[in-house]
Amino acid sequence: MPKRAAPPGPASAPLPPTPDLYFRLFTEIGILAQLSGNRFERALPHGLTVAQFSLLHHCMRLGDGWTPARLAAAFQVTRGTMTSTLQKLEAKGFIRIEPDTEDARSKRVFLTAAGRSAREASLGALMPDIAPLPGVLTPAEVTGVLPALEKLRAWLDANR
Amino acid sequence: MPKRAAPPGPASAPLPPTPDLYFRLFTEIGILAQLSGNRFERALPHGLTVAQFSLLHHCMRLGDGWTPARLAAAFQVTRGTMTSTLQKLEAKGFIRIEPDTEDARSKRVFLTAAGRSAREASLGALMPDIAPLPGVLTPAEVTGVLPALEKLRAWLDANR
DNA sequence: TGACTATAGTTTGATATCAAACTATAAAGG
DNA sequence: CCTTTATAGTTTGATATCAAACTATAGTCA
Repeated sequence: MPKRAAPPGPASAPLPPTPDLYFRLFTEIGILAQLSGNRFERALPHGLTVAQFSLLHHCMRLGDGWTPARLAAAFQVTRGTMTSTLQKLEAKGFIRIEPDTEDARSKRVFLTAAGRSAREASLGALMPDIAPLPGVLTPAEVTGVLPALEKLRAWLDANR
Repeated sequence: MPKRAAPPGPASAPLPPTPDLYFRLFTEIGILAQLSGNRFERALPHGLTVAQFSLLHHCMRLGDGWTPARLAAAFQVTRGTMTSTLQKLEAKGFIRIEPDTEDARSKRVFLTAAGRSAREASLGALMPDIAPLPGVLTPAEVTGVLPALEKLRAWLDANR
């Protein structure tokens, strides 16, 4: 019985193919999140984190005036985390937080002029990182991949 | 000119389609990493983190005896982070770290018997989370998506 | 052999995130 | 109404990660 190079595990169930496939998917996703987040954070101005930039970007694309709770749901973070992110952005003068006149429990988040230009500046700063990407992964490949990721995300969100 | 629902930005450059496509990709990846990591960490036994489990899993699949530096490169984390992960695993008795006889700067990481069974237990604990996934994203869809993600990861890794 | 230079690993300080406990307001039901 | 339950937001304590500074050993080349 030739041995060697076989992983040590005696009863190391070879692991049915499918689970391992999904492990690989999540491993890849985890590493990508780390690498990309890191890279973007190095490029972003004003010491913005990816979470902070994403919030500014979101408010520009979809309009502001959202409640913190709704923002937390949109970004899939806890409310505590959103509280912290909003506090940082408010301290930098990029958002304004007002009480909700209709529901005293709630608040409303608005971009300031400084916040809008910080987003513009961020987009510019990220361009050098984004520009080479179509040469790595074509837009067609991205659109080919996105629906699957979105489907998975939606399910993970709905079933947690 | 019917307006409305247009985001406030006056000079809000509509943003060429491609950058936004890549932003969406990374946003999706970031949220997926957060959601899945969180979910797995709740299921894992022995207070294992995803990083710790991944290391055990890696040593089983690809064999142990790797140096910390090579492990850090494989998982794309800093050496400091790997030092911390290894210390946690060693404290739990799941790995053993020996000096490298050939290079006094290096160490070698080996699984212990407890480490092997912790991995087995982890796989079992993760099954309930993995099992429903083929119903959400078929294995074919996963294999369809993986190469693109791997390509992107490899590029981000090589160009950082 | 001796002086750079590169690599392995650790430590330190900062920060983003989470879970859980807490306060305050709203909504629903008897 | 009053009580109960649900929701909005904050705070606290823990932890995983990063960047940067540091120590120690290897390799190179003059």
